[in-house]
Amino acid sequence: MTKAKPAKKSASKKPAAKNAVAKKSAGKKPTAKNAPGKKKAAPTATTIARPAYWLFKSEPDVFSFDDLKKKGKKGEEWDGVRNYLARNNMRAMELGELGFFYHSNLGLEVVGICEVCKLVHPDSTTDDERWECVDVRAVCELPKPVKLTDVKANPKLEKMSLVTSMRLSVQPVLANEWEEVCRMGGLDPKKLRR
DNA sequence: GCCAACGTTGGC
DNA sequence: GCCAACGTTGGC
Repeated sequence: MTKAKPAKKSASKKPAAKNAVAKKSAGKKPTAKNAPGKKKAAPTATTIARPAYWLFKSEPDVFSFDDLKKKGKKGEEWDGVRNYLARNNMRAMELGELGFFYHSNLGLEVVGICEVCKLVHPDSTTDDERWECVDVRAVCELPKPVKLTDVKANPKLEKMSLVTSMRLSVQPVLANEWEEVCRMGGLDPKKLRR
């Protein structure tokens, strides 16, 4: 199942030889708060507040939240991502972290909550070593889907990646944004944490 | 179907 | 290493 369209094309296009690029982008993650005197520097994910929240985009006619629900506990590989930022976000994910499931193109709304159920691993849809992905499984639907227009209309969400980086297919979500979107969707975020 | 935003590529 | 050309995403 390929969640992201760009997938196949870019994959076949590139000779596998350039994981140098991947390594580089991976290594440059620790930009922000890695002040000199700081104690432990985690190998990859660095200084993200935990738990972190995420947002996964999918075109519902390709792979919808219902499709994910049908995969059950085992979930599904979030393959097909061919963008370094999106991949780096997946590298930063930890087991059990939650994410929104957003329907792009057709729904234009956040429809559900999913959970990281397998840490980052090679994307099975390509042998290009640069591309990795996590597995996710459905947690629950939002009682009331949250439309993109509602997100954009909410001043509390003006910094949300969904608004500012529309084209990023796997995005980080801040805790306050997470709570706000849950609230808008009719979900009590406190009831989600297991 | 259009087009703005933006990531990637490739020439220099 | 810069930057213009190109290709793709994704809302409208």
